[in-house]
Amino acid sequence: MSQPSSSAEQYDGQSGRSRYRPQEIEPKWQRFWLDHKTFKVEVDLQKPKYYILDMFPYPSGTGLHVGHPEGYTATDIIARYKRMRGFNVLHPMGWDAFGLPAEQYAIETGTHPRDTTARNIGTFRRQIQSLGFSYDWDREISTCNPDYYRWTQWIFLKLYERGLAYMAEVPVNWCPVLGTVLSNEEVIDGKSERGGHEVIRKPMLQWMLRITNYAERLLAGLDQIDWPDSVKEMQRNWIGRSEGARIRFHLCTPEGARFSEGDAFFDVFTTRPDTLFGATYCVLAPEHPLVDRVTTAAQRDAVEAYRQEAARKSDLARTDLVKEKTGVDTGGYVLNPATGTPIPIWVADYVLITYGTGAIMAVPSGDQRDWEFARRFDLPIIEVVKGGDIGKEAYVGEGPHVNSGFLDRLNVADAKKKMTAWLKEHGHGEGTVTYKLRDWLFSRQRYWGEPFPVIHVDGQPYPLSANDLPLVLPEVESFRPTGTGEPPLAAVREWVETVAPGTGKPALRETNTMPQWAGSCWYFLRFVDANNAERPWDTDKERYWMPVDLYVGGVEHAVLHLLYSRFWHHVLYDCGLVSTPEPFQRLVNQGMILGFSYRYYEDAAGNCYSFHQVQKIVQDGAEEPTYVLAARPDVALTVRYAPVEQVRWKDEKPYHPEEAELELEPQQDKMSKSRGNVVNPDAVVAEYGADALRCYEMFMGPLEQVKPWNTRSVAGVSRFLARVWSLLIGDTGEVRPQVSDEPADRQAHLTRQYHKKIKKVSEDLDGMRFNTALSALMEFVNEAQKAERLPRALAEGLVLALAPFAPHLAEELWQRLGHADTLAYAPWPTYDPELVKDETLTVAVQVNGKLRATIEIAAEADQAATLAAARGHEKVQLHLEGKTVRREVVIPGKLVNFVVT
RNA sequence: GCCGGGAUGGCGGAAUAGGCAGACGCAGUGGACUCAAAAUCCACCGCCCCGCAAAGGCGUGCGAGUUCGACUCUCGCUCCCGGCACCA
Repeated sequence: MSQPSSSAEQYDGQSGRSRYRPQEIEPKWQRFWLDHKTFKVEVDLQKPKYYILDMFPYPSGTGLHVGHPEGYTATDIIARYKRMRGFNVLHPMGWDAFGLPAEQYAIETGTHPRDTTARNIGTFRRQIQSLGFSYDWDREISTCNPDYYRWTQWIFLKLYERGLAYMAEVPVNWCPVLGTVLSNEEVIDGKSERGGHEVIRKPMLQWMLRITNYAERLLAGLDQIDWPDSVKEMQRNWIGRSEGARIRFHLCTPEGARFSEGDAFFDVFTTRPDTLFGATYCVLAPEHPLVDRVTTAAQRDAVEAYRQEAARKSDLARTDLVKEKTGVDTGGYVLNPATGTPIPIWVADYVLITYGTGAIMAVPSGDQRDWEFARRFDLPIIEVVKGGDIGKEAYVGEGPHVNSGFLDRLNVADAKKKMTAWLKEHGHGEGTVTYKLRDWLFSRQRYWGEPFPVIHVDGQPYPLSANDLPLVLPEVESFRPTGTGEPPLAAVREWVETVAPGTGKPALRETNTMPQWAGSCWYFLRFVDANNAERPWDTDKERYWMPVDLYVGGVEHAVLHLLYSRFWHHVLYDCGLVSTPEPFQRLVNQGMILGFSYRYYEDAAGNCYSFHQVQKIVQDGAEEPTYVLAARPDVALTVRYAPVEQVRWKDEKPYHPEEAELELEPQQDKMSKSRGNVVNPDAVVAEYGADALRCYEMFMGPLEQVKPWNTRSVAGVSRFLARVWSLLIGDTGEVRPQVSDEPADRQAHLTRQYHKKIKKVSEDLDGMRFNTALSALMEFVNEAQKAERLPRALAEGLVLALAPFAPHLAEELWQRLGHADTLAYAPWPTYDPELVKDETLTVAVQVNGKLRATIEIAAEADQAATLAAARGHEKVQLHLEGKTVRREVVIPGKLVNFVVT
């Protein structure tokens, strides 16, 4: 590998001085890395592998913001570090390219989503490459490419074969304005996540994936992986396992005579079967199929009215935060299997049709919701566990059972066991487990997604053969949904109408497409063998590279993407197609980068006010506060933002760009266009360079932490890089004479510092503590600047240690130091443990726990010598004078404490 | 309401097997270089008391506790951020 020349381009003709010029060296090295495919990898059984992955970006039209490079820089640093440590590093990048925004843009402008997406990918790629990330670009993939989605369809067929994909008529979130069905995740407060349009519920025949079959394994798998506890906890909550019992209740007359029909019953799920003796009524969800059956003629109108109201309420989602329970008596009765007495059946919307069986047994003494409901409607409350005051609230704690027949005097755990056994024995029910997790609605009424490899013959779905893949998206006249709920693909008759292979019967193609999650559920597998035209991936390559050793991305994917892709991976594992059940061994979430925004307020007439004049009003239950003029609370105000680059500064305070006296209120907010606080990485690169941006993003604070962007601090990091440059390179562009070829003096202060800092940087990189690693490098550079000579070995070690953080600068310096090869695979600098130890130690001397002096002692000084030195210090003597020493605490090499009275 | 995370100078943050709080950087102040400015370099930079300094006192959200010693451990609060919200 030969390198481009480092010539006079660095030489500043005007001042005659060579300076650190990132704008010149960065494109040079980026070109070099691409031209030489420096980061291309293949399977190498001689080397340990390391698979390091960034979460798949969606290439939006707005390009990168400074949040993207945070995670990408972290992974790039680890990738470069691991290469220097001798690992074979797989570090790929690609595009989650299907998705609604390109389709929305197509509807508005007629531009094909393919073209929009290609353009956006171009922008993303250019921006990412301008930051010097060490991706293997030969593995770049895009989910909207038929060579890729062919295999997404292939995996769908695997799911179908295993009975994990099925069609069901389900009420879906239908958004008339977008003309599409949205997933629950895309609906926020009853409005579409994108655009804020109204969403209503509408039944539709949909593809579903049976993720619930894997609930138990998805839960168990969490124990095997190294993820943040908070993310594991979120997944556990999302899966929502609860253990209890299914209990059968038989319909009966008000007098308790059991109906004879075989289907005159419903099941409830309860986690507290031990409280069955306290069940004084049952509640059905409004949507429960048995509601009509149990409702008496007298109650029919009331029940029907309530059901309609409840249906409307769910359309408005949960904006109605009324805490008070509502419900209606159906007039029907069931037998309590434990007591044999009839209890009434009610309908109430606090029971959810989507959880458990959609019906509950209500135990007002043991469940606060049931208690509130019973109080409201004057239903009986019977104590079954002693210990609380059921006149005031439900008691959920531990205690002996009472009023419970054969359970009396038992504790909760034993009573649960005994009741569960009793239920089974008498045919009233059995122990069971329920999950909150629902099956995954996998259809979208959109154009820009993977077509399902399915045809319908006589109303029955049939999968295509794997040989017929990819089933390519046809061209359409219009991207607009048909408006009836039928997807755009339904309009392409010549594509939709086909014949069944074999029988030749007329058939219709499936016109739904897959959701965006589909492509991102397995992309990490395609990366191991991205260009394989025969198979989705080669199993030997999969076995070598998988699992992903380090996966970095935003916490917003904590549940959905990470749960869905784990689900697919478990299925592929069961198919024998992958070698590990879990795809991502270690997960790290980077914290969001906030931007400073500058607020002021405006009234309806267009008058502007500073935050000093404004009062904030937070109403109970309201999500957003409202603002009024402090002097005139009847004047409602709207929040406005001054764009960050237009803010004027006066005496350290921000002011409005036009209104001279209008002081702005600085706030840290999530970056967004509307707040005018978005920082574009292109601008930062243009001014300070990619290395400075990378280093700043790492220097801001711990990776996982939320932190505010401060452009002024970028300049500080940029100065550090310039100091490294001028430490090694003189005015002429040549290596400074101070960088001497004589071997480093082992005893020299600078040598010892060097070994300490290399140790610190190595350990911090292992622990992904990038901010403190950079601090250590800065400290070394500060020391080296003071020294008269810098031995070459130390200079080279510094360059290598800096390389993962500021690779362009490091490559340039490495070249000028006389190396012909890239430093990407140079061995990571080592340290000598002997030189890391201090010769003398600074020991703190305390009297009664207060610091009074510090003393320098030899590293090998024993306890007695330390104590003597401490006593000898004049300040210490001053504080010991006239006192009795009760105790002497000596922590070797650290501290001495005299306890005196 | 529940679950998870957090609170340290003017700002971002350092410091955990309990042992010198404020590393490193930003901002600020003073100085050097310069005709001047920028850049660069040097010094100072938690708060209070104080003419200055020394000496002293106070300081890691609040209140207790354990300990010779607590940013760090225990208990009880407050506030902030993220997630889920009638999950039987």
